[in-house]
Amino acid sequence: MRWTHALIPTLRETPAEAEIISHQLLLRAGLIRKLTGGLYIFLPLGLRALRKVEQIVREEMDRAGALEVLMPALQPPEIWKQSGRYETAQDVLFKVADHAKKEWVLGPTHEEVITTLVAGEISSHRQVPRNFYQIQTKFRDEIRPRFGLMRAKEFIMKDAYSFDATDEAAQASYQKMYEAYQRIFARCGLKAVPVEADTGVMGGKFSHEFMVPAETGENEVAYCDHSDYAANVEKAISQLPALPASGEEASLTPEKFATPGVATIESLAKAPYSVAPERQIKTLVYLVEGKLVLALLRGDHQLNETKLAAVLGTATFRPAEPAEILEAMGAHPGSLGAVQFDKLPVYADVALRGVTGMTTGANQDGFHYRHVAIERDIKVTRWVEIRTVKAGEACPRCGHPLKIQRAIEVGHVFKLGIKYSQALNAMFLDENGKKTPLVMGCYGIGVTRTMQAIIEQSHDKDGIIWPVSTAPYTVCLTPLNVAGASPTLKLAEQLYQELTAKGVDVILDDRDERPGVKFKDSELIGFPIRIGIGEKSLAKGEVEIKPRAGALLAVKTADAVAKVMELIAAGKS
RNA sequence: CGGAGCGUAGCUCAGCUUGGCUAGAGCACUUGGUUUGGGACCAAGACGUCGCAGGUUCAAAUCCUGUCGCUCCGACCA
Repeated sequence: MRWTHALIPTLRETPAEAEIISHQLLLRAGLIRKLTGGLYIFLPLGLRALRKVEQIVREEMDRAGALEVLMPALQPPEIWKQSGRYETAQDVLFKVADHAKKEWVLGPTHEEVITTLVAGEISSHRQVPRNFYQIQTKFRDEIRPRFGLMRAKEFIMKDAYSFDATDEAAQASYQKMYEAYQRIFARCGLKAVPVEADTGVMGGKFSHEFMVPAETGENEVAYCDHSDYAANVEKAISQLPALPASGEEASLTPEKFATPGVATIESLAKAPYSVAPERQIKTLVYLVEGKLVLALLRGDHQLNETKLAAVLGTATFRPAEPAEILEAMGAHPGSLGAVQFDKLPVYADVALRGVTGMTTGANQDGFHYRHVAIERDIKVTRWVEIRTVKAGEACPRCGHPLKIQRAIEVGHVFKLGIKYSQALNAMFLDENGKKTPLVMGCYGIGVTRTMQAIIEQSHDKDGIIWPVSTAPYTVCLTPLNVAGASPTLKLAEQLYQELTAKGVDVILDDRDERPGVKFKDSELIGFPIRIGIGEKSLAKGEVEIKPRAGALLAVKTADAVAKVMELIAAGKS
């Protein structure tokens, strides 16, 4: 490609709309342009980088034995009603109407479609395992699109779906995808770590997310440096030392005492009460599918709503309003407690199991109870794990302190089970002639998000630093004089031919621009290798080879191609 | 959906508080010239429904109301 034939609208200044560095660089390097919020145009260079990421994904999926298909983005709502997700996913589902006012949905994923296909085409245990994937535009009515390609209304996803006869076989399919994902992100030059993740309301046994550590990520990961434990904080657990004995006489029973104006853990922790937060029981009230429930936590712990959703088996809940709480409990938030309270179900966090000498609200404004022993004084409906881990708590595997790091989710692998195959009747006959639902897994990679994550993780003050594997062009030839039949341009064209013949993606910056402009643009876009051809070095029979992230090399003209091939090979390993 | 901010040239922004002559700057763009190894300089030029609609006023980019869009925080997020 000749630069003068391309469209590469680099920007010297940062557009006001971009907040995070990768988004700024996507715009400044002329890779994308915004059409409107959450919708982007891929310009030629951006598309080339995207295609390279896609191709890596495709090669590794093929290598793992998955079969590429292409499914419609436009889907009938009936199959969504059949799976139940017409309701549960309604917040993200785009819906459109045709000329006859019939409703359609734009697919946020394709479990329903692929399961419908498989229900019709696979009927024998001899036809499994099978794994189908596609790379396709997905639509999600995101409440708040942001950060460019990171969270958009429309984005490109690789989605794969495995079908197996048994749970064990499904496990093997899952493992294959897990390994393929590690290869994919490694080839993209990304540090992406698999972490245990919540399975959400989809059910299923377990899942892993592939996370790119980045301060701008929308997720938090708890991990341990000493073991291989890593989990999304929505899922993470830790070892917690038991509370030291309270030192109270076991015979002490709950005693009500006045606490005027005290409505927070912190204020009860101060004089004159001086009740340490860990010796308090926090009482939260949630409205779950129209019914109130209590959630109990130690005073120094935070509720984890994702875990609560998993425990409740529904995502349809919210904190109760003060008025709802007053009506049900007879007190305002800040004075709530579950002592001798049996009107509502009580879900207590396991960190509270067996604790004694606790203080909690008395369900009467301005009063608390002390000397509370939870198992004696509170009727716990269920003991559950609903606490959010904090940095510094002990790793569940090895006991070393956990760290917490923000991260970008670029992929997930998910063991689905039989939820969709049952709902959409994807059954097969096993060896005994018995009709059985297929066991499914699903596996996603945000392709556009992955492209941006590469930039977020690999840049410097001058611009993007593309790995060879995903760069829009691998080599940028930069003749410093392009006038007429200048020897620099001539040599550039010769090198262009030679490198292209060897299969290298080359762009030739044949613009009549000052060297500084060319260097800056080349570094902003982040081509892995720049070859500078100027009259000074040419007089010595040399060209300058500048790896984007390395030092400048003076190389004899005759050795230039070999040197470039060597650098590319090193970059690919 | 709640809170906050912003909409003026392709981009970055000034002007708005306190209404008033022809709406400005830098970058980018066009033409000519000088330059030519790290985002050049000089000269001339082109580019604007001041987001949109309504209102107040002799007069609105500026004040008021509504509306649309964008950004951030929160809520939300398979």
